[in-house]
Amino acid sequence: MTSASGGKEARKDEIAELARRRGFLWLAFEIYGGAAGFYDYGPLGALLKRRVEEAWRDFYSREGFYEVETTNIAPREIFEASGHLESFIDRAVVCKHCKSFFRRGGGIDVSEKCPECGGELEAAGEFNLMFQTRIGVPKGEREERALKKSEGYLRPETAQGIFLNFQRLLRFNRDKLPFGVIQIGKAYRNEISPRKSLIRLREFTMAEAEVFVDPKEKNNHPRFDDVKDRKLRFVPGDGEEEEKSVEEAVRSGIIANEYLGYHIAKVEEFLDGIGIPEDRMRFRQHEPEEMAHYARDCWDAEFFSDRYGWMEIVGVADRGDYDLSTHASHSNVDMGVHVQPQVQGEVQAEAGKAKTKIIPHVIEPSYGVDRIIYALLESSFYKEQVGNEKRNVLRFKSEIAPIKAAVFPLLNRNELKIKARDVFQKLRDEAIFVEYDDSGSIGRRYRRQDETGTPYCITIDYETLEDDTVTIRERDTMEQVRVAIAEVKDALLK
RNA sequence: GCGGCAAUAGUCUAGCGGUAGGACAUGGGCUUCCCAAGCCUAUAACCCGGGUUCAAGCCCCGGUUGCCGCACCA
Repeated sequence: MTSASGGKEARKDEIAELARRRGFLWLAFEIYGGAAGFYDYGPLGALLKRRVEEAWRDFYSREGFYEVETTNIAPREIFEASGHLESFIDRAVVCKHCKSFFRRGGGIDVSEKCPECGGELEAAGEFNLMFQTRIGVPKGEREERALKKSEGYLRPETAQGIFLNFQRLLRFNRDKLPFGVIQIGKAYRNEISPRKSLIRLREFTMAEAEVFVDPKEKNNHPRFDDVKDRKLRFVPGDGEEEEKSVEEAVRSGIIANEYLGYHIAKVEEFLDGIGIPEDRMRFRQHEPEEMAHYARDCWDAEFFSDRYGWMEIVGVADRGDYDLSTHASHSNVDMGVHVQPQVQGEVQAEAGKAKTKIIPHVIEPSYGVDRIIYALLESSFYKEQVGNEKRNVLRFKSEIAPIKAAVFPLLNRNELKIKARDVFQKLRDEAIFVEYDDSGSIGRRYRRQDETGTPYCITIDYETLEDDTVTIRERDTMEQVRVAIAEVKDALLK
């Protein structure tokens, strides 16, 4: 009865079409012709995204990490310090004649001739990928300095806001390491050619955790034992894909330290928890030249898309002390932390023992929320044959489904409708997100909910009027159980 | 950014230089005791801007968006 979806082409079109039609995802500015790289979330998309973000918050709250919310716009000097002004830039040249592309910095400049055909070169797409804006009205407009001082940029990652507040956050954590801080928010990158629906956006949502740790303690994560035996698929920068336990990966040096290993394992746990299939997930290490300017090591959690192949949905980077050190030197603020000397993880608390001062290292899991939404849509979508009819179904986990349940009167008759409305309102009052529908046949209503991923449908029939029981129909199996109205809530949340 | 292809109701699509048609979906009604059934009915479209022409959804030019390839993805 149940079969996997059709061919790849059919599948991708149907997902985009379903997402549009059912109100998950719409091209932004559509009535004015749209703009590449910008999408709006419709009602169901916004709900789905909210559920994922809430699951993420809960997940990292359990790690003891507090959430902050920092600004989207920052003055120029922040990005001078962070290195984004200098490094977050695309420098390519193209030959006017033969259209060959060359990366600049690889020894090729516009003043030279094309190595392929000797034609004239021109700069192509040479600009910083950050959106520039102006903060306030520059005084003395003519003065270059005033103009430069008023330059601002939209953040290309949420992380900087956390680094800028490091001293405050350290104090908040009573001067102790390690600690983690999380943030969910928009980031902006003026991509040259955004494509692939939610995969490359110009405005997107990131969920990032910055974990600050004493560099000497990176191989001493207090809860490493919780994750050490988990087997993950790793693709090391210089090797073949292999399945290994997290502990093996760290001990054999594939993963540089326990902190990185622990957070890679946590990423897998989160993605698995929201329903990304394990067999479509792997962890791939960046090649040295692929690494961002701030990273000393980086592992991507990749999702296998039928449409696009392997694609990054989360990056876990070891940023070392890059960010705190660079902000320390640019701002002249001390980012050092006094730590007790430790022996094998035990604090030596003897009085008088001199503390040492270190710059913490940062381990950063950085989630692309929109890409995760895409991965969920694609991996949850199934086309099935039921009797002579087809059905589209989004098999979201119940916890992240936009709508929890729908309530139907079996027939379009007053006495059933009244009762169904009662049950519907009762569930709403219990803060469960439910829908009511009495249009068309019962089968049609089931199909509608299947396509929006609603895990449960509650149907009121004549038996309900006699004994206050209803049927609950489960989305994936299409099977029904009869449950007393008083127990519906628990049944939905089980 | 470059090149190729494409763009018609919510969705999928038909269309000849001369009245824009269908299917599904959606709203209303009938029917229906559990999976897109049936009947009646209603709403609803030529991406944007120029040009050619008596007349353009159709031909030409430019733009936008999408798909594919190249490049890019710190």
